[in-house]
Amino acid sequence: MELDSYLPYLVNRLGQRFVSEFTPSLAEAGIDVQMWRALSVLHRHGDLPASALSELTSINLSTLSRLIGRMDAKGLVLRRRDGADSRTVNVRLTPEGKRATEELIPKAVALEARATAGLSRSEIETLRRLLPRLYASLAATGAAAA
Amino acid sequence: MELDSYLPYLVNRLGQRFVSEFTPSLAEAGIDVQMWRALSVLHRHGDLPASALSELTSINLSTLSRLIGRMDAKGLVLRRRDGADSRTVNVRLTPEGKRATEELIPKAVALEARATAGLSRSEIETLRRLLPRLYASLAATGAAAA
DNA sequence: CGATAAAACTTGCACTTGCAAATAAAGACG
DNA sequence: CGTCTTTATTTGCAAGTGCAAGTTTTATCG
Repeated sequence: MELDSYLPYLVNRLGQRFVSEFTPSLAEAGIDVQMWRALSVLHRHGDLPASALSELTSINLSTLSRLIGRMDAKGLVLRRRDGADSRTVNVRLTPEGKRATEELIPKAVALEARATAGLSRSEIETLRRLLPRLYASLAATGAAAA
Repeated sequence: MELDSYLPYLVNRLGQRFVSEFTPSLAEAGIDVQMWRALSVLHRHGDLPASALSELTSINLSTLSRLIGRMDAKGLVLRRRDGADSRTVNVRLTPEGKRATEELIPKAVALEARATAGLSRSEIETLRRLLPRLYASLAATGAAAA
């Protein structure tokens, strides 16, 4: 195995770098990476049950449960039991949470731009297209794909 | 920002997936993901100072310091002060650590194969080529690039 | 040389994390 | 309807994590 061309290594290393580069911007807004993940997914998808949010963010459900508690305490999200099925907890962005998210989006875009500065338009598109295919391939064949 | 085509999101999501898919194999060997990261880098690069290992694994140095302690206790690595500069701690794979790593490599390779099952040879090569360029681009322009 | 700064870890502390067990609210079934 | 399961989330607990501060060794400089 050539580590330097091993995709899981390359992917995780890059992901970690994205995180550490973005952390200062997040810190200014007083939020951490996990909160940002939840916020951006909620901003994209609207209200979501905790389980769906867990799925979309890849944050462990028990971890997420406590994260939602912290975000709720900070006024970023609202957590309430679903009317029809009260086992389900619905999570919704507060106006404050929406504002915080939208304030960060330009910085997030800038980060991506910085990372892709040396690539052509088509190379970038290739990445956008291929990465989800890897993800889907794992999800489809995974042990976790109960 | 379209989250579904936002590269930091796609990359981190995939990375997380790689981790969760590989965790069971690691568990069999009694090691965790962070240990695996350290082991695979040491296997590739040979003995390394803690700081270099931190850099190559993207594991925070203080976290790594304690991780090395745990790995040492498990007999996977040897930690000893450098002869020439005794501030430096050199980390080396023990035979046992090497064995454990090599036992896991086929499973790591299989994981990558599973992820790339639907891609052509050239698409895979494209990924191997592009991901390091993003990483380098961030490293070059980064705030962390002191 | 001796004081001062820099480098390379290590550790105290407060907080986060994930697993497994516990709760709580639907469903399924005889 | 009352039990037995399943689903959705929460919590106890035992680790793991990162920041800031501390320790030990090397460099730098006058």
